Amino acid sequence: MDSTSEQVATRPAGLTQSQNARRARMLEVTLELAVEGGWDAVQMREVAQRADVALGTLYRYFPSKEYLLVSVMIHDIEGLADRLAVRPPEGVDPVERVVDVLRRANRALQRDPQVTVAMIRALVSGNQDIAPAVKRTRELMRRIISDALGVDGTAEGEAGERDLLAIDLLGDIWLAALVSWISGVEPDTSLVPKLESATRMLLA
Amino acid sequence: MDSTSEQVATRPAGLTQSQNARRARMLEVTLELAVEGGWDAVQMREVAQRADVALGTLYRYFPSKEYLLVSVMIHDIEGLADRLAVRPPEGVDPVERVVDVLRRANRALQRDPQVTVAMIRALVSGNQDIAPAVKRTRELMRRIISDALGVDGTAEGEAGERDLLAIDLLGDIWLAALVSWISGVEPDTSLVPKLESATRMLLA
DNA sequence: CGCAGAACTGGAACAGGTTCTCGTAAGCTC
DNA sequence: GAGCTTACGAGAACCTGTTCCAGTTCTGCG
Repeated sequence: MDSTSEQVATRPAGLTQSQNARRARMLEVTLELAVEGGWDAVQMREVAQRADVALGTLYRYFPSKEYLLVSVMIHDIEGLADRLAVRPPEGVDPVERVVDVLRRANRALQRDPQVTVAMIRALVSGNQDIAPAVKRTRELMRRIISDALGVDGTAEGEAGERDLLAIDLLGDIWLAALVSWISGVEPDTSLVPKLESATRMLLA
Repeated sequence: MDSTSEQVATRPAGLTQSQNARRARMLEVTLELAVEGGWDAVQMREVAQRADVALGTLYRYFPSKEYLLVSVMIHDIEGLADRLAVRPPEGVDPVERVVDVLRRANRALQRDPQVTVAMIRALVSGNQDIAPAVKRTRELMRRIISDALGVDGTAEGEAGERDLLAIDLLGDIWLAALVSWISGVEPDTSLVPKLESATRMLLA
């Protein structure tokens, strides 16, 4: 076996594989801890210990607790987006499809409230160094909505412009509703209904 | 009695009065520190020291750093609401008035970016024990908008219902835009334009 | 007065995120 | 293989929000 060619073929990363494994382990453990006890239970020392890495290594991969949690969130939402792509939202009416997809997304988010709270908290922490990750998250939220609406490449002109704004605003409302929820200002039950009426109003 | 005026400026005034003074001092110093260096500069020990109170006392009045900053925010927004009430927004068109008021509110918020960032950060921190304060803030934001719209006691029926939802959503969008801003996802310049188009879309 | 209890002070102590140091192992280049 | 560079491990150290404690002052009341 010419192992050299394999390594070169893949990448100059003889350890990239073990690094990927390390990274995956850290994310996995983070989720695990978040499931067990939410934001407070995700403690950097504990994450490092359970993932079998040194604290310094954890910080090399994820420069802050917020970054770590947002990374988990991105991984999560990507999975969600994939599932939604596989089984596209039901309904002939675009508005109904959006409502449906938001309902499903929120059901997924609320399956494990503590985890979602921790992730949202990290997302809106205002931590500057996670700006790219935050941007990515917002994009994913937008894409989930726009896919459901069905605003693909079809030239739309003026109407497309308006739809884009509506999608953007829906993403904002979604985020604000999540923030209200994690702040204890509104119960989780008010989230979906609000998003539904918002969708109808914006896309009418 | 002359009492040769002690160097201690604090006078043995009445109870509630001295407590009010203490509280005001703490809030004042908090704002001062936030102006100087934003979130990071607002350090509990420093606040206590500058306000001439013990750390424990600071915590008796404000059970957390977030609570402290949100308290400053409420004080701030109340002032803003008062100023807006004195000089009502211009324009005959309700939509124009809302746009105008949002513009002015944001100008006030962005006069001292560091302070606003610190306050918003506290607002969306997800800290459970500030839920009432957060609720208050959201209410104030809503009221600012609805006052500008002019949806007072006049019976409106169906239309009123719709307006209330629109106001609520505008508040959400406002908050989400602020969050995007403090996260470094969007520049401060995109805030007002977005709110303007959102207003027009929701109140059209 | 005189006292019980609440409020305040000064400061130590605790907790968890973040940084730093140092020694070691693993690659990469020559 | 020898040396240089980078990654990693182990753990101490640091910083700041938060709690706790012993002692003191203030306030209202009998």
